[in-house]
Amino acid sequence: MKKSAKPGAERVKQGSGPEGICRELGLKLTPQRLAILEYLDGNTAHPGAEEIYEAVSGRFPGLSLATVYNTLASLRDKGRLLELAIDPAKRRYDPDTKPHHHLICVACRRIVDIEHTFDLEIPDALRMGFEIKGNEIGFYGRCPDCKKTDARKQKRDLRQGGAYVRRP
Amino acid sequence: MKKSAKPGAERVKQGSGPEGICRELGLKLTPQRLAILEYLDGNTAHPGAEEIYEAVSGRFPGLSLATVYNTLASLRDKGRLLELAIDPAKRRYDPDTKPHHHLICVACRRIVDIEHTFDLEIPDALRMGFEIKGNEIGFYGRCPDCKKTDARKQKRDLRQGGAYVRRP
DNA sequence: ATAAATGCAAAGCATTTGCAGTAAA
DNA sequence: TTTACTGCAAATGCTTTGCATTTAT
Repeated sequence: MKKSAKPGAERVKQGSGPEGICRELGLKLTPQRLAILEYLDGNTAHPGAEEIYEAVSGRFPGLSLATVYNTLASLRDKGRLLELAIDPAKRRYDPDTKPHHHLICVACRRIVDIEHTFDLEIPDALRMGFEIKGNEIGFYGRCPDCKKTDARKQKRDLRQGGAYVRRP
Repeated sequence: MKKSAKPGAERVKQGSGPEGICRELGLKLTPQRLAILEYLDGNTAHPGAEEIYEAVSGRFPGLSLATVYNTLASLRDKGRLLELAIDPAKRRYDPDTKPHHHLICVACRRIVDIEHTFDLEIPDALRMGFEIKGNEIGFYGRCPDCKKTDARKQKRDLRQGGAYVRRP
């Protein structure tokens, strides 16, 4: 296991690492929860519940899908996990809760993070009285792989300008 | 392929209006379809399938939910309707297919269009080799109504910075 | 001991699909 | 006629829930 809990040798940073996160959020340290958090830690694939379940089940047989959903809901409610609504087929999760944007491949649905801050000065006239707290940009296009592969199968593209227009 | 219907009588603007749209897309002019298109025409509420069904059923009893789904799928596949993946609970539809952005109320889920073009120069280093075709910005915050009403019930907010963090 | 978490199965919704009947072209 | 569309119901697929049992603290 990757659990080098050597006292003194490795300091548990506040809220860092599966255990730190559970303690910080007041959640019990169950092996299932820790395994899920470990899988999510640093994960940039924006996995769905099923994928998380499959992946964690490997190292942790007996895990229940319901537990995965329960855990994801807790983390999301505590603000420790972002639940993305980018994919209409299922919810995807992002452990990176810092504000950032996404590159979305319209062909294979791959989602890549963009850690960059854009200056989005929105004219007052367009705010419609809204009290804006944040923003998220989705850049739609084709990833390097799909750019080569499906050059002409564009009929299968999923999105265009931010919204689905076709389905596979 | 554009065939101008009856010249002289009533001028049907190309692709405008329920009938024009059906003809342009090569879809049969069924009363159900026309009723749905009429409801969608100019609609800025970003309704879901169920809402469309309820609304159109009023004027058109006997309409089937399946037909609504079928129609929405056709229009979406033909590029005449945008299928939004902003709301994790259900797909929402937007008849405005021109590139635009959205203001999303984290409290009541209201979605308002922003017809404005932002200059989103994305650094090459951040493109990750993607061939970007478009973008869509979601501005999250509180609409005028919710700003007054739920000032302190912030625990119920749905999103933050573009992704769900809590649920109702 | 107690409150919380797990697992399993049974719901719950939104969306899709199969098909026979129906209507548009 | 021919082909597409409609409607109903059954079927999916993702997510939630109820509840008895187990486990962390």
